[in-house]
Amino acid sequence: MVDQFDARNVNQVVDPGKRVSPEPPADRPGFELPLLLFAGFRTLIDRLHAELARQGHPDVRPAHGFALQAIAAGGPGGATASDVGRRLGVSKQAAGKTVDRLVALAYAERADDPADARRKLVRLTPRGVDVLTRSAAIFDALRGQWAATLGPERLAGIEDGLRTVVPPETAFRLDATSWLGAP
Amino acid sequence: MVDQFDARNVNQVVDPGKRVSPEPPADRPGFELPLLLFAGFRTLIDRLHAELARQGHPDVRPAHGFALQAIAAGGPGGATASDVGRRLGVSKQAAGKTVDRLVALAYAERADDPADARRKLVRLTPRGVDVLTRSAAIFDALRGQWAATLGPERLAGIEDGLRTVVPPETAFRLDATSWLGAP
DNA sequence: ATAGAATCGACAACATGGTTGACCAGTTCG
DNA sequence: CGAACTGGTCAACCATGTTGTCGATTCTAT
Repeated sequence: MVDQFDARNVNQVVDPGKRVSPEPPADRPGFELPLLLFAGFRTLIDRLHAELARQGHPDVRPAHGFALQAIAAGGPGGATASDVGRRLGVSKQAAGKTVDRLVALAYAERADDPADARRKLVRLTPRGVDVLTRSAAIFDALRGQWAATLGPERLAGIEDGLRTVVPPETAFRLDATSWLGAP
Repeated sequence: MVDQFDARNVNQVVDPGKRVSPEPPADRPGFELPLLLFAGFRTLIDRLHAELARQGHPDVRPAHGFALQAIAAGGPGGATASDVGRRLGVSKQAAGKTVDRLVALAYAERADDPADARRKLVRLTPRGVDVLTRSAAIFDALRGQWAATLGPERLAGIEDGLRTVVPPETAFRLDATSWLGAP
């Protein structure tokens, strides 16, 4: 994540003499941008989960959603805990604990892999599929609300802008929890 | 956070018959929007902390940054742990622990309040001020990079768009960590 | 003035979700 | 076949949150 940062630009802006931005930072302080992005993200996620709770899924948490996606990404055969861990960018042990939790909540189930006795395949239960299906519908509805407020073009402009400025691998990495944590 | 969600829109979009969005959701799946917002946020935060580490602050974490802001928001006299907790939207106990951490890292210090023997004022150390100053400069530089890539107008459009779609109180709430956690 | 209510900080117990390290059981490969 | 890798699990630990309790202090209202 460090690789794309150009330290020269930092010095250029810290030193008011030579500035990279065509617009003075004082005009729009840079610290607002991450706050707005996070507020937007959190607004969507909070509303998603409020609505999921209303639709019969009061116990699913944002972290679970990411994990469910990672399990579903393993295909119909299921995924192993190690797979999930790799997909989420966490250790296999942490992934195992999260899967335990999802199994306890009846969103996933474990089965032995007939082809490899080491592996335990994790699959979504119908309830797990249901929460993902509902999530997709709710996200579509929320996006529809934003489109109604902003206009479809402005919203598409936000999405396109973010797509161009975010490293593509980063865009769909599912590790939402770990980045705040330890070194 | 639930209050602003209009459940009718959800049903309208779930039911393909009556749709609120002028654009079919299938065109732009709604689930990408939160992912893009989060990816943008994380990109900025990751680069900020990579650069802070390079500039002599390798131990500060995103959560600490929010707490430092909350302390600084208390004004020059300092803030109490309970203040910080309220500002961050967490319990006073949790805020106290975070303050402990910042004190251990030499970013903050505690002092008795001469006017109220119950209170312990938390103030930033010069090191704490330094990390906030550098953070502001780095955020300005990062915003400058985005402005250079997108063009200033498109970036301003993203910011303005998010501002209109995000509930204003939500925009600058500093509680970044708790929303993922427990019920 | 004083009794009762509210607030602050601290301690304890616990949940969650992350980390390492170690280890065993299987599988794969030279 | 044996070495090396891989998957899952156990154990210890850390960071952050949560409740609940409590003593000390301050505020408030009679």
